[in-house]
Amino acid sequence: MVYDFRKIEKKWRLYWAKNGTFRADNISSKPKYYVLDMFPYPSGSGLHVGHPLGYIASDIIARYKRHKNFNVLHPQGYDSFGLPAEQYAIQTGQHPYLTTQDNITRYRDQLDQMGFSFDWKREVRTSSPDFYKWTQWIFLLLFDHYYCNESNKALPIRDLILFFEKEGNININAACSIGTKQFSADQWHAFTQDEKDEMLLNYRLTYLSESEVNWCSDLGTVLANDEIINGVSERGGYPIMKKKMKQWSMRIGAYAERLITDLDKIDWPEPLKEMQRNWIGKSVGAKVFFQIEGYDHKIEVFTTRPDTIFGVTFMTLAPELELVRVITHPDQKGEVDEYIKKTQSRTQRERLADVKKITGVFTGSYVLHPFTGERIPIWIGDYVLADYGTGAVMAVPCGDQRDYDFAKHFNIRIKNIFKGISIDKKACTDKENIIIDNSDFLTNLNHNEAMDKVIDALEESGSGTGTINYRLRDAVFSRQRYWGEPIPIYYKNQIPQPLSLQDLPLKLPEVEKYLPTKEGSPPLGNAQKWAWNTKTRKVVQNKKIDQKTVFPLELNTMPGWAGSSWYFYRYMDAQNPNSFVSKEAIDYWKDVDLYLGGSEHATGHLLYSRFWQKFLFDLKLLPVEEYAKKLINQGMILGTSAFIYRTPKSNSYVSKDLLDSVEGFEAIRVDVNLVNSSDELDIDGLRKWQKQFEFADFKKHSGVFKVGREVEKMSKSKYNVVNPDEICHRYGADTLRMYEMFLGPLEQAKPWNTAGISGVYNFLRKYWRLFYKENTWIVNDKEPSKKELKVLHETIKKVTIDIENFSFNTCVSSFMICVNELTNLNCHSREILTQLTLLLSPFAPHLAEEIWEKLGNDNTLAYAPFPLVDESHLIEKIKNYPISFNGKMRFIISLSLDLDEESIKKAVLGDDRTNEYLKGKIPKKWIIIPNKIINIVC
RNA sequence: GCUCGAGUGGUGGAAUUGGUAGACACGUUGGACUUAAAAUCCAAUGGCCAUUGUGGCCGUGCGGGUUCAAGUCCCGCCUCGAGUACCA
Repeated sequence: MVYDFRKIEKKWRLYWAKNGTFRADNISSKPKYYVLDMFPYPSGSGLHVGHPLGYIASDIIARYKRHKNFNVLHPQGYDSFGLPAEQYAIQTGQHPYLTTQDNITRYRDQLDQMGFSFDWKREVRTSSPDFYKWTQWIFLLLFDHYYCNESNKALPIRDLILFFEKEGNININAACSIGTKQFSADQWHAFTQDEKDEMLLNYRLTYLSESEVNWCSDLGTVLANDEIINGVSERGGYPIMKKKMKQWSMRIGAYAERLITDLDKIDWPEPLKEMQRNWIGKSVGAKVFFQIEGYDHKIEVFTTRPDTIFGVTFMTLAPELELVRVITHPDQKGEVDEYIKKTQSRTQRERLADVKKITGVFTGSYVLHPFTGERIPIWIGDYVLADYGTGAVMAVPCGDQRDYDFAKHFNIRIKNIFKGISIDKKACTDKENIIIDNSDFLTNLNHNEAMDKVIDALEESGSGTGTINYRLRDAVFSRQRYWGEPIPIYYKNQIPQPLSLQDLPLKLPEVEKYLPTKEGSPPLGNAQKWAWNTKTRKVVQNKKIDQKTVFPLELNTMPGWAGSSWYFYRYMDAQNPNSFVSKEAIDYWKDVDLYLGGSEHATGHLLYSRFWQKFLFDLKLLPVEEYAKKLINQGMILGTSAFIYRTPKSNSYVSKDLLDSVEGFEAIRVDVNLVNSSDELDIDGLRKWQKQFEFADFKKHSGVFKVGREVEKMSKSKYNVVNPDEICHRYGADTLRMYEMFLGPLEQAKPWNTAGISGVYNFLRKYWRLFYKENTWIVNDKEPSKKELKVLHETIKKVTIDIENFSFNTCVSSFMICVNELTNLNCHSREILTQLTLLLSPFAPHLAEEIWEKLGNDNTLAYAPFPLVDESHLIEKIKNYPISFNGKMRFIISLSLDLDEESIKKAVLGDDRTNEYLKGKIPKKWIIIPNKIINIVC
């Protein structure tokens, strides 16, 4: 009998589906284990071989944990709102719902094919109203809360109102928007309702504000900072401009400190945590106020170096700042206006590109130094960013290189405040080895002393305070798109008003066109029915707005990260119509034990979801402050693109080995599926593939035409996509699963290379031959020999440790060694093979189930106990050794199963590694530490 | 520029965390079986030298150091990759 993987895999796929083998229960006496994958966006091109890498790894863990008697939650779903489906809709008119539906069907087929043990009863889709109802609900909760810096958590807005009624906002310590005006209790009472609502927006955790946003005109929408790479959009690479727009934002900045400190509580990859820390960008320093000469106004700056305050020789403001227009001296107005105009018209990319070019202009006004009273000129310059700190800096050219360059360029005075340090060539940015000079009461102090003293002095004189600043900016939450969650808000007198839970879900309206309206409103502006009747609490026709009861609804939708910020809780109770997740479900499952996904989400999804988690935790809706205890980043699988080389101005191509003979050749990408594993091109296939090659001329070398190779990201446009369906068809899912694990360490990025797959395939067939010779079942009931047991138990030990450490590539090697050795020993013992099958089942589940059944078991092997190595006799042996430690020599002996005291001594004496130094110095007393391997220290 | 991470055969990668470097697999070469091919099995496979025989020397990006012992630890370089970028 041959290993017929097609038959076997089909059989078990059906069996698992029919019997609901992997359904998880919310009530169980077993300990729980929650293994989560980052859910995919179902794109039109289907899965490629890179996608399943993480799913295979998590599936191995899920199956392993089931063997270890855990109640395992291992769900899957779809992040199904998104740009591509919408752009397809714009081009073809097909509703994004249908596109998404088709893609999901395709994804599901592909996922099923690979034998994942998902509990599909718990599937979620972010674009389903049953799901986004709760996304909208969380939005409303955010709208209804503010962040109290005193108790360090989110509190209801009604508490804030009570506070305002008593004392106004002067003494409140809460997160609020920059520039929020102060008012007293009396003033609060005098406000109209609209004015109150408007004021409250400055405090709500999600708020509407006019702010500078990243506008991408090619995509027709705004983008968040993490959606921009190198000044262009992550999707499509289009230019980004700064633009003022009224937008919803999330006050994630309120949680900055907790997002940093709680990183210490979770077992996530250190590089990823570091990325989050950098992104949040905490810096400690001081706020300083500078009085503007001739105005009743102060400029507030943030600085990390208040100790250098006596070195200030000018101020620089960001050109975007409102204040600039106010304080500009009439004489300078023309120049300033022109400069502002120039900076506004530049895209972010252009601005980044000429970072080195120093530009700026003098405003003609001055501030007064808080300690010396000196007149300090105010400049504007675009090296100062409007949205970091206060958009203004106190320039200390002797202590900051950019200030130094600016001063040199415009010939501004540079004052040296560092003792014995020359600043002729460049600024001194060192903090450790300096003594302050020329600085009044700070003279002769070092950095730390000066910091403390100057902050005290600033606070005493009322011209500043010690403070902490974060780079993290509030996240823009509006998107001018159709295919996203509608924001559950309507407008009364242009003031946003929330819907309530009973009104949800606010379903997406039908539109005729998916483009913005003629007036430039987002696509939802095309909807006929899209206004809110506050009496009936229903969506009604836009057209007949009765000013008293019918109000326009919000036209923006939520960004892609909204649904993905909490989806992992919905899996716990996916079909609950009454709550986002029931109390029972959440009390049982609590949090994610293992989360697997790519590190590209470090500053997006993985930060936003932590923010929402903390918010919902503050509201006591969730039991833990961090949702994922452990996270692993699987590395990307890269494609190996193939190139052919065209001789200039011709339709003639040369084989790669002839490349030296061609000058100025042009490399052209061809489909990797037309190239075999020895890099030889299928020329006939190529002629059929694209018209341009139909009559082309191909110069071979020694009878073959070879292509060039290059490793790149796998993508459709690079023609380097390898589809898992074909691999499954040729070798089977079990081979694919094992091969992807065998390819290298999980976390590492690695190029896909089909060449090695036969090794894994041969292994599975070799394994099969332990059970069958020709057509005969050859398993016997003989007592296993010591040697056979040793091989098995060594493998059990190795594989168990490796699975626990997510080192799956070495697991596969261990299996190969084991099977080779059992083959050499001619072992067909039922006992040995039963255990080996269990060991193998997380990796090659279909094959393992088939063998399990053939071995005479009635039930699925999915829940059978994982084999253990019995080490108790070793521990006994070890106990008999006298224990002591003296000296630093150390020997390591791999303890085989039947090693006795004599053998250990012999091993130490006979070890070649014990060189002359040790001969004759055998320790009198030994300490033996039972570990993976036994260390003998003497 | 800053912050991480990585450099091991022809290739992907092992190495019990300081203890025989190159496991396992691919590829290559030779052999067996076959009319032949495929499949399968066996053997060799880091480099250099020596082979009548045991063998010897070098070798984990480069240069130093610690140690009886270094791919692994320390110092200084080089190269590549990732993230971030006028953050005051």
